[in-house]
Amino acid sequence: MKKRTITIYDVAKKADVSMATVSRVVNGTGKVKEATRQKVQQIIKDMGYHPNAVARGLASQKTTTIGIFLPDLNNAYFNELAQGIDDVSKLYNYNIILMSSSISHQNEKDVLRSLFSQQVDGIVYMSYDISDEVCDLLYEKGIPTVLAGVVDYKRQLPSVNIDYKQATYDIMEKFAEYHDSIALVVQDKSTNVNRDFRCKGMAEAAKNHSTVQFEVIRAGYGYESGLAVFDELKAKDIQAVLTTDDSVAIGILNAANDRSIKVPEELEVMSAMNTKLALMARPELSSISQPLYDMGAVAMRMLTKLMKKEPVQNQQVILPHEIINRKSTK
Amino acid sequence: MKKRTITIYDVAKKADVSMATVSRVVNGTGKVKEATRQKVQQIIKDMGYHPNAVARGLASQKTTTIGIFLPDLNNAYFNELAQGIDDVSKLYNYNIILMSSSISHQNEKDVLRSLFSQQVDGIVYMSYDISDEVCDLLYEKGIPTVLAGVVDYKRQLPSVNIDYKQATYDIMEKFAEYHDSIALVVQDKSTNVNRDFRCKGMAEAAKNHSTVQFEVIRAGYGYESGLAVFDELKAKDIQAVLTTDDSVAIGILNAANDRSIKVPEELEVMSAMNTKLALMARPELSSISQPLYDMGAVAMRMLTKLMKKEPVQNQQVILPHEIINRKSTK
DNA sequence: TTGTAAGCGTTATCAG
DNA sequence: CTGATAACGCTTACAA
Repeated sequence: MKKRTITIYDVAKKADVSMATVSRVVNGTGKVKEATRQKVQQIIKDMGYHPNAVARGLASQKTTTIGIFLPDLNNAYFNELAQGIDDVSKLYNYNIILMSSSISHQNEKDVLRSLFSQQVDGIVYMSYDISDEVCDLLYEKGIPTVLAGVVDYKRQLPSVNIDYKQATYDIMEKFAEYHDSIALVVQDKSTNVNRDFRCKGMAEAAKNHSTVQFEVIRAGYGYESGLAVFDELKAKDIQAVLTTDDSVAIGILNAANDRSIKVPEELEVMSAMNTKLALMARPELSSISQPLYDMGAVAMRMLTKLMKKEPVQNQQVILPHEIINRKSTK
Repeated sequence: MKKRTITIYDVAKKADVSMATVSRVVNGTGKVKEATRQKVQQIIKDMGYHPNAVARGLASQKTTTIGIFLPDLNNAYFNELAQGIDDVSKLYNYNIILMSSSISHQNEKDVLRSLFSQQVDGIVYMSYDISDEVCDLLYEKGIPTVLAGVVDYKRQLPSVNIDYKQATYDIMEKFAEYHDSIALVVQDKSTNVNRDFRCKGMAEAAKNHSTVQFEVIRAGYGYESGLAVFDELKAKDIQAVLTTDDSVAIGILNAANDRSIKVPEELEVMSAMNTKLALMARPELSSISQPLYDMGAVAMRMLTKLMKKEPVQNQQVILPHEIINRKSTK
């Protein structure tokens, strides 16, 4: 079978018009007489013509493709964000090129460059954190970019977040009312901007409660890390703990359960993501609710504006968060 | 800032060679004198030249991009598959275009066509099921395609799976030893090939145990559906249940727990996905272990061969499954 | 309203 | 080993 691809030229010839006209009806740009439009459309259907997005991208210098960058494909937090991005991108007919840095932690910059060479029209960048280098690269390149769930100190790049510092502060204040030994479990990576905000929130609360002991405990990512960090929690006699990651919290929950330590009576546990895992946990996990889906959706919507060079008033969007009290806190 | 893009032509001019030569050193194709190679490479670095993948795609008729099709971005099952695909695709330097059909359930075909027009070199198709129409479209188009976690009756498309029928049969046999009322919870969609295999597995087991009652119960997707289906289970006095989806199983687990029904003493629960959720559940969820990551990885590896037109001996790969007995079964 | 033709940035086929 | 030059399939001024 000689599946020679059907080009715009084939359609033009058959319809006895020029390529330009076919292009016009396909894209709905410019004036075309209704009769010709109909004829061309019919022929397009008959021949089963589908425009070649690659050629189009080259000619128009637009790919209607956005790159989405995330560290991990198999992670409830990023998945919910991605879902929001995906749904909105569909609305605007953008395609998505996925770039995960999972294997290549060291070379995020290379991953980004590969995104550039794919000529994406825009980028949504998600991560646990963002390095200044990456920020600079993104910024210099001049491709519209929105950060989702990360902020950069320099505040140069548009971003969508919640107020991590305030959220942490609120929880810590609440914990401090009833306990005198409180922990914040953070992920252990060299530079983590959100983590810094969280620590600041805690520090601020600490100022108000000189008799209370506040601990920052570093853990890895994921469920296993939660399991692992539990002993440290007990050794330090922690009575209430706030984690970033839901999986980590569930690890703590389960470790407690396995050792017959009552949650929330003996240990209060709260997380800061509120992915759908929180509901599946037993006891149900209390959580700072980050509106992840919305954050993704808002980020993508902002990106579309940026790509169309529409003015965007507020480029540092802070979405409201909530404290969801379920069964893992009193 | 006039960020005019640097082309191969710019490099050629500066290096005082032809575009062809630059192209050769960039792609490592053909012979180039070591001296010129070095010079060109230096200039490439100096100018910060990066090849334009779109132009390259048009010229070479290859995009080194594969499309991955999945119904839902925020789903542990597909995410683990996708992770396997992603990691292997990195190894082979393929980029990934993601197409989820989440919003547009009705028009999977349109989604696929949009993948075609992106000129992807290959496709990995994942889904709860696959319709004959989609199969045909994929087949006719002639783009190398591998199904992951789905099989099509016609057996025309390469695929990677486990033996769903056998797995179900094994569980059912085991359940039938101790119980006289057993359920298989399946997802309710009009055509679901894997479901059919599962039902067949059950039917086969049923033949061996005339005194045992086997029920097929239809539920929706996700955690909530598990919660919801619990009452039906109790109404029918089910003593052991096998679900497809982990989330559904966890819903059942939690519903049982919330009503003080002991698992596994009063109800045995097993799922058929073994995503990482299984470990987080309490009691830990017993499960048929589908090697999801491996399935994704194998599918992607097979796809690379198909794309290179290398012969692939077995195009219907069945990976081994295991029964993982945790705390939700006796 | 429609057609012509010049790109878009590469690759690839020939000659040299 | 290297250089012209014709594709690749489409968009987009510019003409008509």
